[in-house]
Amino acid sequence: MYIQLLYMKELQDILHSTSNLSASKAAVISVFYVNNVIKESILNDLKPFDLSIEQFNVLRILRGQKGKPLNLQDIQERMINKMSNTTRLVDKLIKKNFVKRNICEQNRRKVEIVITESGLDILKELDDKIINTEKNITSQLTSEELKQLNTLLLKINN
Amino acid sequence: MYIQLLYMKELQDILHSTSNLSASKAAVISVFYVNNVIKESILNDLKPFDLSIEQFNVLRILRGQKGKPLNLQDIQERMINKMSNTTRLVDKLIKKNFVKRNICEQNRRKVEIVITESGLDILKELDDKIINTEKNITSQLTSEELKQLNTLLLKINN
DNA sequence: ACATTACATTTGTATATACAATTGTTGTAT
DNA sequence: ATACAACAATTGTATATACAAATGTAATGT
Repeated sequence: MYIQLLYMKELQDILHSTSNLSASKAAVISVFYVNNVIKESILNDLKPFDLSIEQFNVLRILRGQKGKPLNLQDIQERMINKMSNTTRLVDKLIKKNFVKRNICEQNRRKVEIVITESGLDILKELDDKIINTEKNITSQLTSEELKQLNTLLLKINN
Repeated sequence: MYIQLLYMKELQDILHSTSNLSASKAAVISVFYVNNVIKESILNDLKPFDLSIEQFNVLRILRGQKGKPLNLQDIQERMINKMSNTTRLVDKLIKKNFVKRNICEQNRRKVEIVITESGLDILKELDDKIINTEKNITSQLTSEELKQLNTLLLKINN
């Protein structure tokens, strides 16, 4: 765990203070930390498969398409990070044979990306691990608290 | 805003489902998204000053020392990302004259880093902007909800 | 038909990050 | 005193990311 005791103390102080300013600062910092904790554990699951988190996300996005292809723009839009280089990310997935790439005949500017059998297989293998990790991460929360957290995070996104 | 409507719909579906598995998945994904939204806005504040978020954090850590120096290990421990290269990050801050670097006389293996006047000035300039951004990010939440959110995030970190 | 603009992806380049190996310094055991 | 291990920071290298410019394709106006 990379959270430092020193930092935790500061955060708790902020939390117990009455200031609203500090509360938003604490939330921002906490999100950074939690994000990091999550990233570390998921990356750990992905490491044996030589996948980055974004590559994993793109695979899941493509699986969600159930065979329908997506072009690079569509993929980019659905990615968590508005990353600038979907081309190179997809190139890496192609090299690993997890996705296929065709030029769209209707509009030759576009390329169509589809997940392969091998890509689906690797996702299947990963599913259980990831679900387990997600459960572990949130294991400190009751299901009621988890629901609360989701509601609050969703509000921030709107 | 980089959150896609499509994604938001999925998230809400998960949220309204009863499955606990889905709830932890939703939380994990939401944290990623919120983290990204926050990162974007703070990075936007920092851009005019040519600072990355970690560089900004290191400056704040050093300010918190109130003159007492920190060596690279101490800095690394307090950083949000357990980044591997504090040397190079600090080098950049030195180039910008925001921090100073001395070799520790008691233990010549260590280097002592202190924030400069110029570093303090830039932080002062940034303080208001960042506070404002933090308020904006959490503006959808009441102060009660904000407190809840902080409590929940803190639980995950423990 | 031709030029112009918009579109979709790719390529180039600079910077950031992750991880391993190296350098120089200190502490410790014999 | 010497050798060896532990420590703190730096350097090297490969990969990832951010942003800008370039390439190739399609749509539009005259």
